Amino acid sequence: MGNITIRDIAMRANVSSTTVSRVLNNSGYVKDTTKKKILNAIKELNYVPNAVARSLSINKTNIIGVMVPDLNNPFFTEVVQGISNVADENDLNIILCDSNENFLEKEIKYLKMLKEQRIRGLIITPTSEENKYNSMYLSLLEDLGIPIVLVDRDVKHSSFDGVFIDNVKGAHEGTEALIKSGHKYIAIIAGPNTSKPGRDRLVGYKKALNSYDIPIKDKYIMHGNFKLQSGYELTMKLMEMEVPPTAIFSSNNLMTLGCVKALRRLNLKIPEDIALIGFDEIEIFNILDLNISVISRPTHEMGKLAMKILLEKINKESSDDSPTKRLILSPKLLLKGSEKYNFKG
Amino acid sequence: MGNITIRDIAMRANVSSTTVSRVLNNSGYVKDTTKKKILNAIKELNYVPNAVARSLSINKTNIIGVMVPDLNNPFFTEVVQGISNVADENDLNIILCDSNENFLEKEIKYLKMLKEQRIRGLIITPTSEENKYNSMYLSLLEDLGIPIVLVDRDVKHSSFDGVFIDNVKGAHEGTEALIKSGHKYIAIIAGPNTSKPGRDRLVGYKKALNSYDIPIKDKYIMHGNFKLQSGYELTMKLMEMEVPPTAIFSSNNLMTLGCVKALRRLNLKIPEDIALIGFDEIEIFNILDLNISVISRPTHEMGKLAMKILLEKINKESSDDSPTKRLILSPKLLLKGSEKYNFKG
DNA sequence: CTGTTAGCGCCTTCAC
DNA sequence: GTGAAGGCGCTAACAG
Repeated sequence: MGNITIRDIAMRANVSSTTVSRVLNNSGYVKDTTKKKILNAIKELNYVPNAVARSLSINKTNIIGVMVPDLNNPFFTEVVQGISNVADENDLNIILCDSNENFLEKEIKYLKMLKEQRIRGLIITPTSEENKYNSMYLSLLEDLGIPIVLVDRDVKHSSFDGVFIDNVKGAHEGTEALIKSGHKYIAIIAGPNTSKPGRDRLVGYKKALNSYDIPIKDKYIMHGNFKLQSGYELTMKLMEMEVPPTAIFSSNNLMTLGCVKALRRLNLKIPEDIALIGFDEIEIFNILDLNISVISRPTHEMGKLAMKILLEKINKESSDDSPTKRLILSPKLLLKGSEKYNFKG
Repeated sequence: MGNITIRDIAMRANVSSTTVSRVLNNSGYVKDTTKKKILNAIKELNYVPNAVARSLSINKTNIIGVMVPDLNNPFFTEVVQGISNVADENDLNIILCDSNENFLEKEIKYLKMLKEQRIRGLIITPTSEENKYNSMYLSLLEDLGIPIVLVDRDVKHSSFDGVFIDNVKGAHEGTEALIKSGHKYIAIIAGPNTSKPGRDRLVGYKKALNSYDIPIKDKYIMHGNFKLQSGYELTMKLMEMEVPPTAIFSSNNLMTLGCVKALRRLNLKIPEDIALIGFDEIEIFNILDLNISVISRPTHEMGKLAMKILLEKINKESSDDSPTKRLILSPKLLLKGSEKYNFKG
């Protein structure tokens, strides 16, 4: 396996392994000529340092853990890429885990493996909140004894660093855009009540209506589960109402897809027959010229920022001397026309 | 960091660390009562083994490398998930690298890092073939000195194990479906000539036409670069011809998307105005009820198989006593109606 | 500037 | 059944 070692090249260069180590790590003084001899030997023997041995020796690895709940969701792959870019620049390797939104069967197991691997830090989007496990979750994470940065989702009662999105603001702006376009009958396909981002987006929706003195109709508030099918079904229900909305605000990308699917089946054109704004971008909309306005999040940037925060923590010797850093980024409203008011119903 | 060690629990249980190691690894005989004592101590002290130390000691890690060229492509995330499922069951961790189709700047660097980490094995989809680097590529991979399994793409002049797709067959079947639907004017949006899968798919297309005595028209063979834009542009060109095709075979998912985009812009309906079959599935087509027939690949299965092959190699002590395993899977034709002949032009 | 010594945490002979 | 001793490859004092 890792046959050739630091000692081999030490012998080859007629020095001690300490000296070799020094040039490897650029630490301490080494005469230029001996340095060259060593570098030569390294090349000739095609030596590759053993990170495992190094990690054991200095008692820290250069591996971080990244746990996401769904690699099929482009949002997370983009976050991962952002993380990866910054990690690369800092010689950190990534063990990537897909918890598949499964706390009990996947996430716990992965956290244990990561602990065994003695990862240096962890960036994690926790599985959706399940209150009954909250305290177990907290102690699992704390027991890792390493810097942790949350992405997109918080852990209740925790004080981990994190990079989040201002969901209230995003939903507010999206809803406001519909209002400004002239809509008054605005429905929302909300997330489940158990989801903080879901609740926040609903809050933003209500705030917007309030500030424009538009009455909030409970009938227009539909709770889905962030999946495609629920977006589809709820849209169907909305459009079957006696007074259907003239505009829909959808709380995430998959439900927006479901919504679009339903509207297509109903033969309703966007925005001529019904206006629509969704939370989170979907690339395919642009490709197919569907022109759906969306609240977009800086996914790549979120990953980069998370990794940068983690780096700071990692580099502080005493993990306590840097204050908790919780970034709350603003999403961006991208208007493409689907919010227009042309209602001819 | 990993403060508590095997010795701590040894002292706690009044045994030697050797004995603790034995129960940890289920090796050798240990009296039941002492075993219980040890297990107790482990729980009480909340001991977590140090994989780094273990790896150094036994001279092998339980980490494998997985290198893909584009995490944004669902094909690869699905492959990764297949790999991950099997890896999980075998207590193997994954360091995931996205080479971003960039050999010189990314892939080389990652391979070096992976070697330093002393990974146990590697599953890799090499960056697209660039002949000038072929020999460098080969020696880079061989120098890793570990089992390697290729996925989807081959490395010229290599004899690594791998899981591939029968591209000729897939393209043949797809084209045949168009022929059987009654089409005679069938164009292909092919891949670049530098891509083996691209060339193979073209071969399959030609073979199909030949076997039905349909003349091959060079005009109907358009070479793209597997990206969306080229699918778009080439479709535009095809439909502007004096005698435009009545059917198109597209050689990959992104170009199919571009093709669909172009047809929409041209206001051409599928299949009423033009038939279409594409290589590789695109989930969105189903969601939006676009009903595009496709050649689909067992992505998840490919990942699982690759990991299983790697496992075999890893578990053989002498890496030479298992023959090279190269699987070539058959893609599947999924007909949804877009291949029908209704041409009214 | 360079070498010696010891140790990171675990596993593996080899004895008892 | 169990323990003592040594080593995996590297780094970190401590001497010189």
